[in-house]
Amino acid sequence: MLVVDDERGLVDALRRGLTAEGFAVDVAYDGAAGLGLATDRDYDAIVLDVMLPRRNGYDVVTDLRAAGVTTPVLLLSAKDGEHDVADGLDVGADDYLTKPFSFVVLVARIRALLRRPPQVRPAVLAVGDLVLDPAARTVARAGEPVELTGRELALLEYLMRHADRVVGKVELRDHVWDGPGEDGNVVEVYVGYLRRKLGREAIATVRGAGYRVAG
Amino acid sequence: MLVVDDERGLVDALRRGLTAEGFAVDVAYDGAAGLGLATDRDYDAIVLDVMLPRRNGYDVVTDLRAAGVTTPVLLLSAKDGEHDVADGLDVGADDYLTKPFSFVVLVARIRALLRRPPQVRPAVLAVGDLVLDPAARTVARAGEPVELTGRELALLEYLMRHADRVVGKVELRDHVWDGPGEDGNVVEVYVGYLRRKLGREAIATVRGAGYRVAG
DNA sequence: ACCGGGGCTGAGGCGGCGCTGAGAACGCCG
DNA sequence: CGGCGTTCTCAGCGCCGCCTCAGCCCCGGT
Repeated sequence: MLVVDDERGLVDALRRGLTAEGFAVDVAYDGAAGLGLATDRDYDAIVLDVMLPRRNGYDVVTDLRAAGVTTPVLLLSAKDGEHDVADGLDVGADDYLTKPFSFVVLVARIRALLRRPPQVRPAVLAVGDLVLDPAARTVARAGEPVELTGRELALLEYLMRHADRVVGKVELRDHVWDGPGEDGNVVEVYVGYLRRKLGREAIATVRGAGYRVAG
Repeated sequence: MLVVDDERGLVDALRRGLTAEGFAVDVAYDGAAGLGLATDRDYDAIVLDVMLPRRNGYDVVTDLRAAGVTTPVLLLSAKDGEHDVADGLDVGADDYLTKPFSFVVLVARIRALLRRPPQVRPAVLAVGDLVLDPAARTVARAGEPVELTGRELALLEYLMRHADRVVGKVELRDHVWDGPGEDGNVVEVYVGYLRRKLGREAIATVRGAGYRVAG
């Protein structure tokens, strides 16, 4: 794994500790060097400080995700304001730990990250010319921003998360609405709403089976 | 998603807040009920308190993982000892948040969990220059996409699953249509439809025996 | 070459799926 | 309390996909 931090003492302690835990550790002491290594080599996980010389941690994560690198990233920071944490996660980091932290907890969180299926998704969903940002709750079609209501957004997000697959109406009811509930044609109505705002071709109907958004 | 906690006030606040964020929320007030729901239904994520009546959070996660349920779990607890956190993560939870917590951070962490890919898609059927994707319900001939109706697709799928073999009409009636049913020439009609869309050579006739699609 | 039967195809009816417009319930804000 | 936006129900309807039927074609056997 890769550890990026500018406090030499901390880095040394982490390297020794993580090595003892059985990890192979590379280190970098600033953002640019860390970004270079992370892009170059294929790590299993990255521990990344936020306050860094030459590109801060947020920038590094943003650039990594933009470059298609999906390696799990654990951010490390002294800043524990709720928006610091939320911003860090929303740019594409997978976990956030505030200094000072317990080494035991760090290792447990790293193990949790490594358990996850290898491919981690980018922070923003993109399918065809549709772009949806779950954190900002915004949607754009072919670069043009589109205003959606909450339910419309939830429906579109689920469809995009399962793009290139037919999604049944019952499945949509279960995940986008509450429980297996009543009958009715809510799903069809909301697909109609989305089509009016996004264009008819955005969502394909598969008669007798459900709907599909394709790349 | 599913929220499991025994403090009614907190649960209500979470349900309202998460619903406003566009999630569909189920709730349970004790461990056994939560485990039941989580096993039964297919949630996108679970928020789970550790201190619960009737099975604590650790037990619930352990049982879920043992049952093969891989839904992401975020543990919630007032206990912030380093070993509490590490234990929670090590039994299979994906994240751990200590009370009191910021709602903004909770939502950001949930979104980070949801970035996990939903599940791996098994495979597509390929015979000759025909490609059929059962999940997407799409068919392509020589790279060109072809639109098929439900019955046409079911018929083609059965033929492709038994490629390089002669498949009798009665067998097709039994498997693609319901029961041994009536007489008539449905099969021949639908083979005709397929040939019109895929090209005459796609399906060969074996006079007196049935049909065959070959590699 | 003739004839029988299995296979193909065009036309058509029917049932129901899915789309739409209108409007009722609800919460939020001023 | 009244307006607005969002969510959801309901009923109507168009059209698509499913299947039947009848006639023709073509293959194969004698």
